[in-house]
Amino acid sequence: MAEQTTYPWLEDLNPQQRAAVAHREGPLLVVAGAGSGKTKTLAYRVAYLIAEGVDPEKILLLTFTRRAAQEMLSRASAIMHRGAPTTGRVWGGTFHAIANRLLRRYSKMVGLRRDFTVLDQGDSEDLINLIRHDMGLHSREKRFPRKSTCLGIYSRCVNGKDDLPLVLERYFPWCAEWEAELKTIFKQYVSRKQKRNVLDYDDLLLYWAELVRDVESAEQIAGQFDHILVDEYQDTNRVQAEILRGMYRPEGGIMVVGDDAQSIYGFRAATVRNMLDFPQMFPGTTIVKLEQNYRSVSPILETTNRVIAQSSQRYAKDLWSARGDGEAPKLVMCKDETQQDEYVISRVLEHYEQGIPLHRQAVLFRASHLSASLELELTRRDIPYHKYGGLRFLEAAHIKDTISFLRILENPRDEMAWFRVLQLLDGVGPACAARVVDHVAEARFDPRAIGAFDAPPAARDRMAELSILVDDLVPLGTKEPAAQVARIRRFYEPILKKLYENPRVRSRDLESLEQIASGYKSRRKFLVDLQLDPPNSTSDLAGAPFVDEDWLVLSTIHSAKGCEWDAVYLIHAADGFLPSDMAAGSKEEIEEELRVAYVALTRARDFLYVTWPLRYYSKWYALGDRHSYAQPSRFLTEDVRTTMDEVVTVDESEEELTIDTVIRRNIAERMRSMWE
DNA sequence: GAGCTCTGAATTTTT
DNA sequence: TTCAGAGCTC
Repeated sequence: MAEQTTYPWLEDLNPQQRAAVAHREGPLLVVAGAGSGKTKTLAYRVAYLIAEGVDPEKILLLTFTRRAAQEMLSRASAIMHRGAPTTGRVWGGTFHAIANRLLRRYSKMVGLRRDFTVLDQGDSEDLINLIRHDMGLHSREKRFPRKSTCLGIYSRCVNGKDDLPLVLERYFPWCAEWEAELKTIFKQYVSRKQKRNVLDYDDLLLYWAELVRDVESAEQIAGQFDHILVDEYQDTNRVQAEILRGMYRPEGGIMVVGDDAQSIYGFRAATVRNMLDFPQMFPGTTIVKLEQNYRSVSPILETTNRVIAQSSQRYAKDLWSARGDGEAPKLVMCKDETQQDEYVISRVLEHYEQGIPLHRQAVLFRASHLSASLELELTRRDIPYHKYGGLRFLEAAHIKDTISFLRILENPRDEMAWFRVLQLLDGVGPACAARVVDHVAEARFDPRAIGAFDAPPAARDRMAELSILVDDLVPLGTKEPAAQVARIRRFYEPILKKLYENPRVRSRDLESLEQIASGYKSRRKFLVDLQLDPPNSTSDLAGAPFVDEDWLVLSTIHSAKGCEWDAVYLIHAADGFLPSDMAAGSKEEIEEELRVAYVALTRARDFLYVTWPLRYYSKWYALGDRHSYAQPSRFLTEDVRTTMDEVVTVDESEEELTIDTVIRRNIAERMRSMWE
């Protein structure tokens, strides 16, 4: 190979980063600790490859979110200055989004039609439910697993490449008795999707894997890329690893970056094994470790190092801070949730006064609903915030309804979309909807055929209106999705008013949807983006007119992955919430929860607050017993706490309290309260 | 067959 | 509190 060229901007990197960026021969595994400049390294790698003459179109950058890909590419542009526009041609995105692009292009090779539509999780569950219903499995003496559980089992099997019996035994033992029925359901689920020209999330990966399994087609597809770069490799699953193996050609390059200590997507069948097995899967692998932390001040790093040290798995990393002194993290015991809100908001405003804008501060929590009371309080005080994670815009019923109209037009074979739309009509239930779908199928899937459907009297008027709508929409073609949404809204608004309690809010959402659609020229692109890269903040939309305004970030820990803020507040750091009771079953689950906690804490640059309310309301079980007493998260061990400032927020009359004395006193109170 | 009402169960993280 | 499903009525 030619003499290694050097570029002035390589000087921005430390020696390990530089080794990764300018790596020449063979596969590369980068083990990157939290805050060690992982994004920077990937961005520089892209810049380096392009500077070395690699065609940007031959670079494939796989990231966890679209935002991450965009950020890396724009950084790469900035590094190269005049080369800026070229990074736009790099193939960047999530595994799922890239799968979608490749499958549209090579659909014939795997027996797909180009106009397939994508089922989101809710649609997939509904389809499973339909099949389950058809099989008469919904009402028996013994309860059959719920639709979401069924899909979970299915997904686990295909993503982890495991047999059904094994998956049942290991992850769903209480469903083991239904093995035969589940197998039948899954078989039908697969063939029904094929017949209806729809793919679920898992299919996007599976078909991609198939595409590169066959040597001939693999040549063609893999040949499209000279370099593959993968971010967050610790959160990929077996199918994704297989895709990479199929895409890899020894004459090209492959680089994956990950941190085994931050693997938190086990529930999606992601496995750290992918990182450990990488050198076996790709012989000749070079391993580079990034251990210098540029993010957190050393007291914070001291705390987070001790948290992750509890892991029984060996993380061969030794993170050290490049930033030096700062404030020790605070561990704050609050009397109750209200006081926790109070404390967090006061600190946020304090830091704001001192010059940290709101969007450089984030409140993190394990589960989406844990921010509910804080959100109320923020709203009451007129403090703007954006919330990431949890229920998405797209999952709201009225949005799904509207999208379903578009999906019918895009892919008239899309049974789930038809069902959804038809059942909105007065007088149309599941049976009638099924007949309409059959009728359309007989008309070779021309959606306009519903005009000739012989509807029952109760449904006749509404069906006629739907027919007019479809006749209006079909001529609009596949362009200008905004015009289509506008027309659909005219039809749907009255239904919305009748169906939902709060039509005004929902109606405004539809306005936002139309707004988003206006940014697209193609209906297909609009639909795909909504499903594969959905707007992930609830106020990405609502807040649109106030773009330059400052806002506080609220986020689930999972959605906070890869981000950093000057001040971080981890709330509800109590046992039962972190680790979540839902995930405290096995040792592996607890380990993953520990990593979740680690991810949360390592998001902080300068200030870290960990808060937990002592008293919390156990809302909807335990009649009579309105509140319970919490213990701090088990991950905040004595060893960890010695590195933190302990703060107790109590009434002023109570002095000199430590967490321990308060806990002891509360044990006594709990004992008494048993008899109250 | 559609649609309403009642009951009972469960409640995380996301592409 | 919310959601799914069973059962009842038109």
